[in-house]
Amino acid sequence: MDKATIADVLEKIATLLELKDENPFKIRAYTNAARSLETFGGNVADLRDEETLEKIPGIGKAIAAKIKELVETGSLKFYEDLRAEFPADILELFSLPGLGAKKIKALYEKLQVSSIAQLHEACVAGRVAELPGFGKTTQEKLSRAITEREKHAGSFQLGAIAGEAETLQNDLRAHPDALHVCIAGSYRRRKEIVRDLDFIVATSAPAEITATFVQHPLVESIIAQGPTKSSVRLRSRIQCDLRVVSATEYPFALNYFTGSKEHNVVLRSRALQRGWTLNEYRLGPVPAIDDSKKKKPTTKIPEVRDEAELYRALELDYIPPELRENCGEFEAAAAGRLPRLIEAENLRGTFHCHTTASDGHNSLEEMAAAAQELGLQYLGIADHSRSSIQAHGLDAARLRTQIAAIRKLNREFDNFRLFAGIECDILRDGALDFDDELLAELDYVIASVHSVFGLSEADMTRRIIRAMSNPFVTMLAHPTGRLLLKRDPYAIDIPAIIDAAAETGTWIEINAAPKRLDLDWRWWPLAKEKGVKCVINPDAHRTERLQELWFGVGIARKGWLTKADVMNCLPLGKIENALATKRSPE
DNA sequence: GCCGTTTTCGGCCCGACTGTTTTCAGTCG
Repeated sequence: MDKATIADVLEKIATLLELKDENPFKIRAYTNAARSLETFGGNVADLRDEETLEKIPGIGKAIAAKIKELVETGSLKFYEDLRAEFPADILELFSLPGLGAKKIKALYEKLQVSSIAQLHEACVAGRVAELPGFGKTTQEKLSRAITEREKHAGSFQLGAIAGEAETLQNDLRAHPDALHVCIAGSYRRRKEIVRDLDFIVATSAPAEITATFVQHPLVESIIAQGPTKSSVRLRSRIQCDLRVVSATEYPFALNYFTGSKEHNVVLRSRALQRGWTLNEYRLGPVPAIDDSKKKKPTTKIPEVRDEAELYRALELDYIPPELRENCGEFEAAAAGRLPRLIEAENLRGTFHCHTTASDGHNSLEEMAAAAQELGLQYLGIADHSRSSIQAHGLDAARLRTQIAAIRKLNREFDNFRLFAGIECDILRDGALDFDDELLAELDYVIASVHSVFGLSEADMTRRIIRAMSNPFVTMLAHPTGRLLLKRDPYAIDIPAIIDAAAETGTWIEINAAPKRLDLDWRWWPLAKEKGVKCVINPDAHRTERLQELWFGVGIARKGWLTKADVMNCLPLGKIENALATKRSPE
């Protein structure tokens, strides 16, 4: 049983408790615990130990005992009992916008509706509109939502909507009435999956900004439109919200809508501790309450003109948006220990890309030219190895031809260099696709799994660790094999992989392709702690995809990484030594 | 159910929009 499964059970418990109209704070405790567990860096084996569990923030005695039971027995009586009280499909109703626990309860108790299919029938029959608290409009909205849902899942890869997001942002910024424009939300926090886009605009002409927004050519339909908030659906089908605020409100709105929710909760509590109340518009005094014991000492409310001043007011260093997940950023910011995160400009080169020799779309020359145009000092070419038949992988002879071509091309460059590498398949048993003699001719080797995804966790972990133990393997690519929203990661013990990387000196990749973003940001604080080095690679199959490095930098920042943690921040003069280190340790 | 720089009890973030309501509940972020 993995952490994701356990977190999922906790989430479901929270939802079921909501249906039972339980204490909302109890419900939130389960939600918090689930989130906290997802970002917990340790081993699943640790979850058997209640003491370790209780050290995870948001997990106390009661939930620790439940997790222990779940890990040890594979099931949880409390959860099973809860589930038995409701029909199995009822939870899927929560995925419909406009439906929450109260309405679902009403639908279930009055109409015996407990699945999306049944709800659809009830809508068609007109029975939903007759319920108290519902109406014709609600019924039609639900009907539409059900049809919508079949068309799209409502989740998007960051890279899939970045183009639309940036276009809309630029167009709003060009508006003469727009004082400040920023995309907040999970997009600003660089989450790998976003569900919507949140635009914050500071203006003294809200109506004009709103009109520009809802009439933008990228807008497919308008969902809601009010004086301060509007929602639209863009052509990509993503929902996009606009908040218009005044210039003085802007830093508060930007901060609030950047989230995360968990981050906001802590921030607001910090404000309360100081006798202030924080909302999306201002920092204000806590309203007077008759109950005298609730009175809090109010100190002077500081002036806040930007986000940095807001954090300063709460005695915190400025927390970059990528870190706002309530995963330790408050402790670090209070103690002045926040890392100086890597910036896109720090990258000096990159290693994982393909050419027409395997399944890429551009030649060596074209890829080299594109890398130079991006200002990189070096580019590593790593086409597929022979076992990747589907990708037209190189055999030994073709690889040697490519190495020679790279060496020859290098004589033509000033202040730029191509490195000869390979993306070498890790075979079923952990052996590599080429023998050491051939690997030794290369400047570096990327090892990765492209086949036999179905091994047990133990076998897959052993397989990859064996590959990493080869001194010619420089880095491990896309360690979990996940394809976001398409294919789950294969079963693998990431902490064990991290330990092996630390021991063997193997770098681990952040694959910057938006469909992968693998290794996930949640693992990097642990990897960093163990001394594992990161390398950000675009896995580009055509020249323009080199720019996806930008997404990789976002993930690295989210993983608390600095320039010193990422190998391809080294300049050309130093990277060669670094590449040689593992194969010929001094 | 969790948590503690005032707390082991009594808090736990807060406002906008919608729709169904004649003053507010539910949902959402």
